[in-house]
Amino acid sequence: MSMKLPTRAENYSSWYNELVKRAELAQHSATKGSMVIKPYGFSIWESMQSDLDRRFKETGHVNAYFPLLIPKSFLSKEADHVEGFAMECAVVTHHRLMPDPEGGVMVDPEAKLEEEYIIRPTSETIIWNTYRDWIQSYRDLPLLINQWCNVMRWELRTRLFLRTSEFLWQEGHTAHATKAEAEEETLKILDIYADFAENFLGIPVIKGLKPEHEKFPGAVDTYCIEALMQDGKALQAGTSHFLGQNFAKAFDVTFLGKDNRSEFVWATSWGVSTRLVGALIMAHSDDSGLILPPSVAPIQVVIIPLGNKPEEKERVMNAAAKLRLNLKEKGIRVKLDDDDNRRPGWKFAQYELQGVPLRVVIGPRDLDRDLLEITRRDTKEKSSMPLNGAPENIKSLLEKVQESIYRKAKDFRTQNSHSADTYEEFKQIIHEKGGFVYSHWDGTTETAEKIKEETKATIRCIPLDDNAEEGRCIYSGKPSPRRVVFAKAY
RNA sequence: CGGGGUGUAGCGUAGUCCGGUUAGCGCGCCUGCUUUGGGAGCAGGAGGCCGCAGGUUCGAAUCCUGCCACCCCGACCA
Repeated sequence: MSMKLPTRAENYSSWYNELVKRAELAQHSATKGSMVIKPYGFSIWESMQSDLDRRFKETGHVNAYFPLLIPKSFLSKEADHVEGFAMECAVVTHHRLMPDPEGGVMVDPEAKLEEEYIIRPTSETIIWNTYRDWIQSYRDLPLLINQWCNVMRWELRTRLFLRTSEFLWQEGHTAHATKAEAEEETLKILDIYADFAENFLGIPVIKGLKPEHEKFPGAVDTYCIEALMQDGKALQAGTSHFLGQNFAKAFDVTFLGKDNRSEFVWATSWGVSTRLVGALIMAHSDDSGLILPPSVAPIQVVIIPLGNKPEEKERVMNAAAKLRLNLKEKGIRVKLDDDDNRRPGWKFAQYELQGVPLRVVIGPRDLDRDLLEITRRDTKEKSSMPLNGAPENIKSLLEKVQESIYRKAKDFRTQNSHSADTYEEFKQIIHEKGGFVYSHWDGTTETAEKIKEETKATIRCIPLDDNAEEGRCIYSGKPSPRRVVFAKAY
């Protein structure tokens, strides 16, 4: 077996693909453009799910579930929404198969549906069609609902985790009595996403507003968090939309206010997907595999016992089992790998590939001196630690690792963020260095599209918490109120 | 949908130009022994409609025709 991954520098994209495969995260599936998420990859997603779910619930949201299939007519009710999604919808046209005279099965032509269903690319339409019945009075508001589910978008070109035709996500859909309240919700969720990305995933993000031409179809405002990958390309890691009254009007969702007047409901929707697993891989990993921040790592500490002679083995196993128990009591996710079929070297390499933050080795040699050997995945730094007090020390080392993975990603982003004041300079940075480029833009879609055509760079967002500084558009020379963030993107 | 490429064992591939022994190799898998502090060594073994269909030929992985699938680069996108 060729043990080495291709390096990031050689070929970023095959490095990424190999990593997904070797770390046992996912593989291509028999269904075009979809993927099989393997148990290890799924456990990373579950870890994200549970932290996000907690955050949603702490802010008053509840979970519900809406159908996979959406009557075709629902999609045509919001004009922008149709235009945005029509091209990538899978359509259900029949409800039955029959034996094929030539062998196998065929679609039964008799079973053609009167109205086709589409497989949800997102659930705004079916949810707002339902909300019409749920909302009568201001007392029914706000309605704060989230759904964990799969969606399907028939993409032309797919990549594992980053863009598969079927993907898992959460989509929140809220209804409010006032515009201000809905806008506040939109930003509240954006903050949750940003905090989650930075503190849980260790990925620094820029919070911002999408320009007009990059908005979600049907939204009034689309906010996003943008992350930078190690190859200098940007990745949209989450979105939160203020939908105004667009969907309420399309689905006729009104409520009676205290003043006994009927008004359309104000809405938001927001989501993050399994794409975050891809972001996690591309933000932190190195040439020997995944690097997972302890908070998200399904296994935070792996213990590998050494020693093959029977009398040594028992001694080592006792110490290892005791440590495992002590770590578990401290709430640490720990795995003791005592599999005799795999040799230690193989295990070391495999857990490195899978990004387990800390590896503890217990062998007769160290045990004689009441020591264990501990190795950090992020720095590969190896050290000896007294067995006595190890659980406390390991716990604080995990915190250190979490912090240092984030800091490293943040330093990388700082080093790969530039300002450009002329178009020449802009093109040069985009072409030669990549990364985020802060430049002035005249606010028009035409200019953004010209720049995209000529350089492949798009406006990732208009940052929220940046200092506004006036200037002139690098392309048109027209006045600009602030710099925006450009980058090549996934 | 445009441009390029590839289909040979679970995975990765040689062979295809120029048709000719029983289709070769690495990894993985199975059995046994020795090993075990950084992806073990030796010995033995299992596993192939050479993408599919047709054609040319004494003979096809190899040549011809048609089809299918997948990958990469664009356009579209969480």
